[in-house]
Amino acid sequence: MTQQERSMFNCPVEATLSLIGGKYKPIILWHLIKEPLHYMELQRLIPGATPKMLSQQLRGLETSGMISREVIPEKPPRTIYSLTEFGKSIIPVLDVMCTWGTDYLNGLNVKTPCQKQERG
Amino acid sequence: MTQQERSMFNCPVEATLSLIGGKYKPIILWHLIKEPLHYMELQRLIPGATPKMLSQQLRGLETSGMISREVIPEKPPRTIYSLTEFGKSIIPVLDVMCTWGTDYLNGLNVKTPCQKQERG
DNA sequence: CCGGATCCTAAGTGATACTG
DNA sequence: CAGTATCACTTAGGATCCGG
Repeated sequence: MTQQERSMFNCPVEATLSLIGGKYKPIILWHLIKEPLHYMELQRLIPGATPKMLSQQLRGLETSGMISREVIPEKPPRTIYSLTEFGKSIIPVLDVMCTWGTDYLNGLNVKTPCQKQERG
Repeated sequence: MTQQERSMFNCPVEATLSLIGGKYKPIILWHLIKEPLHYMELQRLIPGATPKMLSQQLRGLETSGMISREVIPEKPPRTIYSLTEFGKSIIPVLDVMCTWGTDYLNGLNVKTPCQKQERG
């Protein structure tokens, strides 16, 4: 069983990475810190992600309990994503990784769409 | 060119993940925090990694400047790996990730070979 | 002892088109 | 609007053998 192997982490760091290691997971969580967002809003905020990838990553985050998904039954239907309490608990981790990554990228003189200051 | 795309991070967090995201990279760094180690010692500390994987991950860490590699010209030859200053700079990041991951795994009642207390 | 070379599988990712 | 289906591609990761 592959699930067994996924539980065989060498260290807790790997467990953390298994939850936020996806291609767009950090940036999704990052955007949701400030406020809950609709699928379309996330799509607009993360242009590089195709609908499939966005859904996939959102589904993964939902499965791991980091975000919640609420469907608003209206026309047209909309879905809103927000951080759970568990999801909020990982903010400090993202924060530290973002700070370190920013310093690292500054050293390389590289910019990214989402920088630290966006958190406010 | 793929290298271009790899520089197109959505956020600094991804940049951080690109350096420590490998399968055995966190655990390698973790072990090197306390002291420089020989290849064989790392091999013993990380039984799950095959020689190829260990070399591969070490090479990756060396390329990104996080560890340094020194060959001791003796019979039999030995190689010693140690953290660079740059590598040491990421310790706090690993520390936070480890702490969070430990709490997470405790909630799941799961253990890993390398826990927080091993850092001393 | 250290690790490169080769081959292979599985997972992650991407593009496009399509549906409720 | 909010996804799903399908196919193709890339990469990470693993097994095994071989060389310095």
